[in-house]
Amino acid sequence: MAITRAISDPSRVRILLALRQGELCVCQITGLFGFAPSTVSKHLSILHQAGLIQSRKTERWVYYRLAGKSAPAAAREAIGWVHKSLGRTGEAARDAKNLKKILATDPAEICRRQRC
Amino acid sequence: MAITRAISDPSRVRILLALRQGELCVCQITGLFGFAPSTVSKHLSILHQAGLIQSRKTERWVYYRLAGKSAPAAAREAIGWVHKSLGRTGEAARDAKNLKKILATDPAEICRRQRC
DNA sequence: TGTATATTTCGTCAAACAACTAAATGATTA
DNA sequence: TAATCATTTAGTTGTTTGACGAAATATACA
Repeated sequence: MAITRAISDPSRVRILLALRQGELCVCQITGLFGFAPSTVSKHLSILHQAGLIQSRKTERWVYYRLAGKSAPAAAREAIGWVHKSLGRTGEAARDAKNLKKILATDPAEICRRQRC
Repeated sequence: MAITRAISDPSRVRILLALRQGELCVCQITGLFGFAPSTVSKHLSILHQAGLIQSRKTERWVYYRLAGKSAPAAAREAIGWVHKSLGRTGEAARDAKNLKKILATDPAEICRRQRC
């Protein structure tokens, strides 16, 4: 049930879709959505608790990525369903486009820009 | 997103699991859960709007069943995930056990008993 | 036709939730 | 050591949600 609750929020689904491109740090997701860092952090915490994403801390940044082979089948299959069934919307395409711009920028500059 | 919202509530998941046994009328589900009929009706409405269940009206009763072949793939796959990933809990087993008793009783008597 | 009966709709209330700001934490750099 | 930076935690606020009871709808029966 932690999984169903986690994917019931549109912003968290957007995060799961964005992470298809690879791992992202908190400030990159913040830059993508325009939410406050604390809001993004909370969403990531819920996704993490549901076993849908994993994290890696390096230098100043925490990177989040989709749960891999080590994750329970229920989580992996939920991720697959989200990508397949919710990944073709206009919003997803728009996010992917904006994400490209963000990925072309150094994370440090993104953080400086949003003063996070 | 209607699907993710629909399966984010534990009671609605319980309904989807109960419907594995076959179609059920509103008063049978009401008897299984102990909720007010209006509460069950609302849950069924949300599941129906998400395309996860279908309904059939006959005589005085409305029977609900899991969405079949005609339903969109996203809905059918969500149902499959729910059954596979959430159908093995103790609560699901308890519900299935209680449901057997309810199925052994005439729907009319169930309704009379709960004055619905 | 009138009266049950089964379900749905409406209105209300308390609990849960997502967003924010501000403060705390933890790690790096001067 | 002090300062800065990225993230998290705490606390607040407005909105959504799930529960109920009462009224409305629709169907069957007397």
